[in-house]
Amino acid sequence: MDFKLSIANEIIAAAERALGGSGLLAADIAAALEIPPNTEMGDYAFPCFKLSKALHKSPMMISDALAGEIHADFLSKVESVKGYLNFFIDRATYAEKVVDAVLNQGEAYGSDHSGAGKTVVLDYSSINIAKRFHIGHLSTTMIGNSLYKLHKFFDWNAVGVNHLGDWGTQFGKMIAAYKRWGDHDTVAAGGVDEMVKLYVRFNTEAKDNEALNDEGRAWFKKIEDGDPEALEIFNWFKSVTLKDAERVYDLLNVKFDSYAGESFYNDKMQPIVDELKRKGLLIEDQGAQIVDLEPYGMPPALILRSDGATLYITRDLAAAKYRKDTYNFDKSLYVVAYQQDLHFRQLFKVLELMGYEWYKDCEHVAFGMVSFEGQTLSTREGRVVYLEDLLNMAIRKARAIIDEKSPDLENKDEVARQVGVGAVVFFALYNNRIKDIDFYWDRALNFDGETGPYVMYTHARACSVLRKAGECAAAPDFNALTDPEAQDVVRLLEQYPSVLKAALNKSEPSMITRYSVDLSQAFNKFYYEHKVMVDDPAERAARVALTRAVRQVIASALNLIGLEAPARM
RNA sequence: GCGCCAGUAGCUCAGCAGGAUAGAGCAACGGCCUUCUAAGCCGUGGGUCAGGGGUUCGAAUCCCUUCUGGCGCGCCA
Repeated sequence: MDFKLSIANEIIAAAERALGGSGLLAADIAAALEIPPNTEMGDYAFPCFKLSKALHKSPMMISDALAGEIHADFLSKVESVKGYLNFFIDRATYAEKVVDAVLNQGEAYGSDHSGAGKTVVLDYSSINIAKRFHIGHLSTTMIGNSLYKLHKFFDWNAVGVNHLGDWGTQFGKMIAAYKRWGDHDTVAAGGVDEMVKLYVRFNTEAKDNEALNDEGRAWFKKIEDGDPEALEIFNWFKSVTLKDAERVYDLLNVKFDSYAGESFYNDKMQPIVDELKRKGLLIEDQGAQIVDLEPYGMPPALILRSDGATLYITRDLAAAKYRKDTYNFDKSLYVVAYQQDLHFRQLFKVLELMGYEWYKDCEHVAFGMVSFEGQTLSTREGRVVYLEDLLNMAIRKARAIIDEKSPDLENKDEVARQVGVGAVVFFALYNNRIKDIDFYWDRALNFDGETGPYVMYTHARACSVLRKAGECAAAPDFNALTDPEAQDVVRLLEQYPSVLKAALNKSEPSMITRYSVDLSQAFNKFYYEHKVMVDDPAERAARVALTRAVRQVIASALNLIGLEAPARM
């Protein structure tokens, strides 16, 4: 039952009778309905100010007139207060309709098929070869992962792309360093750390040895030209890096459909350059080939360097076109830090100038910077936190708490992993994505208050109640859910679908994270105030049903932000 | 200099397609486990929503402006 629409219809009918019509459609009125600041003002409110002008009557008069005209079974009361029309839904009906909807729709509750037949491409995580995964990569990875799941939940066909940073002269330098000082077994055993060491040594020694840089450039040229030895080493570096990253992706439970990175577009850029030229967009400036964006208030887009080499935006143009040609997307999201805002505005503008109407379907999902204890991350100065270390630290902490509080738990290691990783991921998805994150160990590893472990704990608590309650034979008496605490829970359950829709439209997973906290708080209050397993079977059945609905929605919300929901912890 | 973004409690932040008395968590202090998981619940204190102007019946929310901070602005990605 859609309460908003039902109320809107009541308002329209009442307006016909009392005022000769409102001139508004039910959908408009439903959209104008609000949730009052507190429950003493009802469950829904209609501000009559909006009708005031059209009807040439004061808001108070309108709401008074309408209030007297509305009588519906599902409403227990309609009040006119200071120009607001306040609707009180019959509490037992409210609880029954909402809880039934949650339990009947099961896992699908909150979703719809609005994405059916549509495709979204998501570019996220996009790690660099020969670098270690650190906390700066957490936002893109988990925001992207969540949006991927969210789109799928709404029946979209989703394509997750890890746009690997696997191109550039640094890889020539790495090969040069490897040929000089490295050996296969050391790198194979040491992984990315060993590759980074080689790279650092190369840069140190190259400072007063220009010949070394030439050597690096030469090796990169070999990669470009498809030299077998160069390619073999390069691809091996790549697979070592991906194997390292795979451990982190496994912990986070993140997957991709494509790893087509920068090198993949190597042979796809010339056609783009030709096309730009053909369309008269490319002009020469200071020796470089650019697209002039001055009329749009932006600096020019550099397509080719003066030495003819391609650039970042050249590759992204090729990638955008490839993705359109390959997946025929309806939406293309780039989950990339806000520093690259200008780059994406330029990219989308050039696509528009090329005549691709689908530039409108491209969106930069920007997120804030990560700093570490007040300072920017710096590998060189040791101000860096590797994601794997952070996750393992969180898992160890979770394990210690389990040992203390639940010594009899069977799968301690599994739950420690779920809770520890969950705490970190939840922390990353807790605020609006545009907010900068200043990383402090104690905050990221906090398990109290508005945190992942708190929500997971609430879920486990609900599971525990349900285990003890067993099956309820009796039909639930929803009059048992008319108290304020249960009603708050019901109201939140009802809001879940609209929260998800907003999160989808705004590409904002934090809305789901916040919601999971709100629902947990409401349920914990309910849990404290009311015993679920009371003697009366019908009353008990109602509270069990509510608990079951809460458990299900928390699990659903956690899943959509990429967390698991252990049944015990 | 130009552009993008942000500024709400001591700290971290919700709320911002305008709506009724601006909400959480953390930190501090004080309560609640012989009842379903105390990783929990309850209570206390804490605010010029950066400043100013405007639009509106109504502004933390929209517009203008100033200030503060972050990021970006041709041959890196």
